[in-house]
Amino acid sequence: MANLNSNGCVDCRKRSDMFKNLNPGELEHVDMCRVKMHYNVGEMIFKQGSPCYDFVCVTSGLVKLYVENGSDRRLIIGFAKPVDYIFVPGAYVDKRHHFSAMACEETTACLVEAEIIQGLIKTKPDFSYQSISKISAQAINLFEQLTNLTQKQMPGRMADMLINLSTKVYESNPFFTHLSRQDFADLSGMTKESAIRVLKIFKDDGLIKIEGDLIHILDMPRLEGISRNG
Amino acid sequence: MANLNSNGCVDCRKRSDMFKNLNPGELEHVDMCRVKMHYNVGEMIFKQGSPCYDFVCVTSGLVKLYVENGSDRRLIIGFAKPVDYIFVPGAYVDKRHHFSAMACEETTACLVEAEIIQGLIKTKPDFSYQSISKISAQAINLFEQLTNLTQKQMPGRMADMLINLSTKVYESNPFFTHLSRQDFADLSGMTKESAIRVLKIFKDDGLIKIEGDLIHILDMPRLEGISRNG
DNA sequence: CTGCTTTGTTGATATAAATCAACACCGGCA
DNA sequence: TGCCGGTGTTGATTTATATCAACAAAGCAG
Repeated sequence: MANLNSNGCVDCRKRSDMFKNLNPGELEHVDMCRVKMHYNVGEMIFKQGSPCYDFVCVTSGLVKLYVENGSDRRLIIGFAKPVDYIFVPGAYVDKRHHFSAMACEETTACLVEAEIIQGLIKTKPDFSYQSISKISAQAINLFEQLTNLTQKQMPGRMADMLINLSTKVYESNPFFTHLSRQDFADLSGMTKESAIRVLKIFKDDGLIKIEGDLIHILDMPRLEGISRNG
Repeated sequence: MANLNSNGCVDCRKRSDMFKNLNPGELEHVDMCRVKMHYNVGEMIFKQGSPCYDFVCVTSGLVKLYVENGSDRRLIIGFAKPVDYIFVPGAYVDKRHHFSAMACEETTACLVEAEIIQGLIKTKPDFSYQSISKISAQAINLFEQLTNLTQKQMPGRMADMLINLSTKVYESNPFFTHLSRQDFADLSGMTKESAIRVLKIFKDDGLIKIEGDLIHILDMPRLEGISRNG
């Protein structure tokens, strides 16, 4: 991994699109305030409610982003994968994290001081326009999640979740995943038991096939139908 | 109303904070591409799925923002009131609206060509930083709505909704509202019948008092407790 | 290897919430 | 005036989903 960015941000082959219009001087500035981190599976990158000092750019692995209630329930609102820069809205509001980030696979990430990024937004119009575009796309995703989770029942929510995993997160079918049944439940707003039951129905109906960590979507059109019709 | 901005944006007393750091020349540019509109109760300002050409700044009245499924259910994701500039994330992604906006009271609004606003974002770092701050606050609201709607049951959702109406939307207690029971239901993710039942329980328990369009919150601490504990 | 913890699975039961149905109330309108 | 469509209200019933309980399977530590 080290050789991929041995010369820092300037030559980093895993650089996020976000930084493509910065000049070498600006990149070096980012580079100087950058810390490279490694996280094991299950390790927390930041926790909801904690102060935010750094912005996180995922360079390898997979990170789940989730909100938690006071109670024991969680809701996964998205994933960050290489090369995603995790947008932290709290940085612009109250300097607190409003969701938690945890590594679901072995993950490496670069941390950059929030001040640096915010400085770029204030001075580089191009950079800030790109930021707004990214945030906008995330907001649209949140709208979709809201309708999905509140206006569909379990099979619809699960179908939608599986389609998203295959097309957006892992971008393959079949796909390998280390997500637990609890994660599946936290993604589709139900209990672990219910998630297992719905998956079983899908398996029995020939919609999907599960072989350990490998999930095949066998009948995408029908799964899309279930997602649409709730 | 007309006298409030007879000289256009430059002297408009209802001007959004967003525009406070623009110089007169820039304001005049905005002014030239501005259309003043009036909407009656129930009239749609824009509809989910339609192309977006203009940005909307509400100068009087109240606007509800909601997402709709293919089915007949809606979910109100927020309100815009004077002087709110409605952020349209689709403008930065696919030039489509991803939620609908409808007047819940007699409403006036200024429409400004999206290009003009996007031009400002590209040229005025200050303006774009403010935009990002606003969008961030909205995103945080969406997170709260997500946990609220998916991890609480009906009394908790309704309590949260009432507190929000009183503290954020109408900013008074008691507050007058022209929202229907269906709107209450669409705000708290339940059916109209369920909304009525929960409100009745709250009334019987002495938490609130409803006199026509006037709603009193009588026991805020207890309502907050219900909101927290689901 | 053995015990132990975590994760996955299944069935029985309880309960939250939607649906269905009926009707009261009100405002506009013929 | 009386009809009529929308809104509000209530009760009975059904259904979706959580909860509870028991156990199997898999990883891990001693």
